[in-house]
Amino acid sequence: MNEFEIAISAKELDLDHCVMSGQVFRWSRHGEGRWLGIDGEHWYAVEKIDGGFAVQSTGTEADFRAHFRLEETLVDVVAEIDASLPESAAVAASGFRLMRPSCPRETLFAFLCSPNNHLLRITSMVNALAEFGEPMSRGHGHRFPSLERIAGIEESELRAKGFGYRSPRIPGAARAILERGGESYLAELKSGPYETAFNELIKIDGIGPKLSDCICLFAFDQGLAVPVDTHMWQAATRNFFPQWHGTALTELRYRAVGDYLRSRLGERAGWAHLYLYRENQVMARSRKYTEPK
DNA sequence: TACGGACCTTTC
DNA sequence: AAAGGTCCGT
Repeated sequence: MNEFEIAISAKELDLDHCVMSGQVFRWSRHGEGRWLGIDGEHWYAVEKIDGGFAVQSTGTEADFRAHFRLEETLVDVVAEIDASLPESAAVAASGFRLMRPSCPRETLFAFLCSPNNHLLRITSMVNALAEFGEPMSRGHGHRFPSLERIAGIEESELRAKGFGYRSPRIPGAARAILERGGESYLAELKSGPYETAFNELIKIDGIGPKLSDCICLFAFDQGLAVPVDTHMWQAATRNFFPQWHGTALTELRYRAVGDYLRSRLGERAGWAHLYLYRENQVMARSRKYTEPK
């Protein structure tokens, strides 16, 4: 086990904000200023201290820094996106991070729990799935189960655990990935081009464009991926595509939003997703305040 | 192609 | 009712 301290201000790293933002689902807060998180092979026990965080972990400081992408911040990126957007300064300084989970399999199956669902239930479902894996040291949760293990889970067992109509998709996706080469297939997608990974993932039953882009962005670290969810769509139509305000998000429009941000930002397009997602939260809050029904 | 509806269940 | 969608019908 390693112990290290990260010297960083709250404006640069807001842990609550990061770990409850729906990018990763295996972190939880234990009282004021204490968190426990699992990512891939490692767990992290984190405590807020003066001027930063104290961390105990099976991983290294480099692992922690990579997970929270501490090498760049929203402040670096926001000017490129559009410094004139509403709330851009507040969003940039909010300590929000583009997370970088280390295990593609874990991320893929976490997002398979996410469609038409809310954060609290997604988290509880991901944790329930993780319980099929091997326990980690010190009783800190479980390593995410292998593809073989997931493939062997009965649909009825997941139904009983409350996974609903997502139940068949989970062992189904594991079998589909195993047929294509398993972990090495995922590793190939990660090291290959964005378009290939996107097009491969949407072949899997239960993975559409949005999940495919989430997996490309977070699990494969593909900055070209722009997941367009309901919040992103609201922000995009408000800021960039006013003619589509209030219309349904069709496949063509999904493509247009991503292409627009990719053409402006290249590999930073994925950051724009995070920024706009956050911007819509901030705007939604102020709309509630200024326009009560 | 684009639109509507169903889908499991929980949480607000 | 709505939730960080996807799939399957027209």
